[in-house]
Amino acid sequence: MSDLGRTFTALADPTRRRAVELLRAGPRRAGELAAALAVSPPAMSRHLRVLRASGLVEERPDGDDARARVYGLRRGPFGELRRWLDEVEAFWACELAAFKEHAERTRGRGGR
Amino acid sequence: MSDLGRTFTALADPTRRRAVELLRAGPRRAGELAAALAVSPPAMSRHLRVLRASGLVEERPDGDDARARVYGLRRGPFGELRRWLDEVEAFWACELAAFKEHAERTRGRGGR
DNA sequence: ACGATGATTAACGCACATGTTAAATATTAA
DNA sequence: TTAATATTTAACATGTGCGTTAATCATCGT
Repeated sequence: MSDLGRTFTALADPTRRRAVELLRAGPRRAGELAAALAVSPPAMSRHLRVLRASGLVEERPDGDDARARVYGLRRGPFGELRRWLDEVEAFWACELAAFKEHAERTRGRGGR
Repeated sequence: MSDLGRTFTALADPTRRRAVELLRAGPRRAGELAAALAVSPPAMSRHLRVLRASGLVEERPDGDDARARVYGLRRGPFGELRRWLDEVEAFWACELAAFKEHAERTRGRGGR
């Protein structure tokens, strides 16, 4: 699966989207996220695995406690998402051209 | 499901993403899309239903032939997607603030 | 009217994703 | 060492998504 595909898939799940929104306020531990999102720790663990695989979040050590790890947002995939969106939205920058293309394509079929 | 959820879900599928990319060049009929994407007409029909439900595309009449309908991109959902992305990416605009928040949160636990 | 064309719906199978509980792993603290 | 805490993995049930083929529906052309 492509990077972009992984990103969209990760963000298609509402729980994972809420996790991302929570992480905007700063890194959080897995347990904190599970509690905040009202899902069981195993479920949260799997969501975090998906988010990590997509690169949207990364695991970082947190303080001296070797148990303590936090998850934080990574910028890259969001940038890639934005670039894709920019490309698609460029469509409307040349809507007239697209219309003309369509008119040409349907020439002879009685296009409106 | 939320509008944003429908949008992400729709774009999580590679075939539907390719359909959107194709439609950047202008409206296309269902059969043309099916052929271009190498999927069966029924599969294409279902993908188009999902895309329509998300508002990413709309069905329009095409010419005088009452059979002929084309699918074209709609701007709205892409804009909503962009707004969500803007909000999330605002995270990096105040990264220092987020770091301070985290340091505060872990105060007394020996944060790095 | 009749056959051809384009598209959707129906029915089915398969794979994958999500959630749960219980067990395992790792690390800290007493 | 032993108990407690944080997280992940295992095992399982459930639901949903995607693809196919066959059938149905609508419309055009002869």
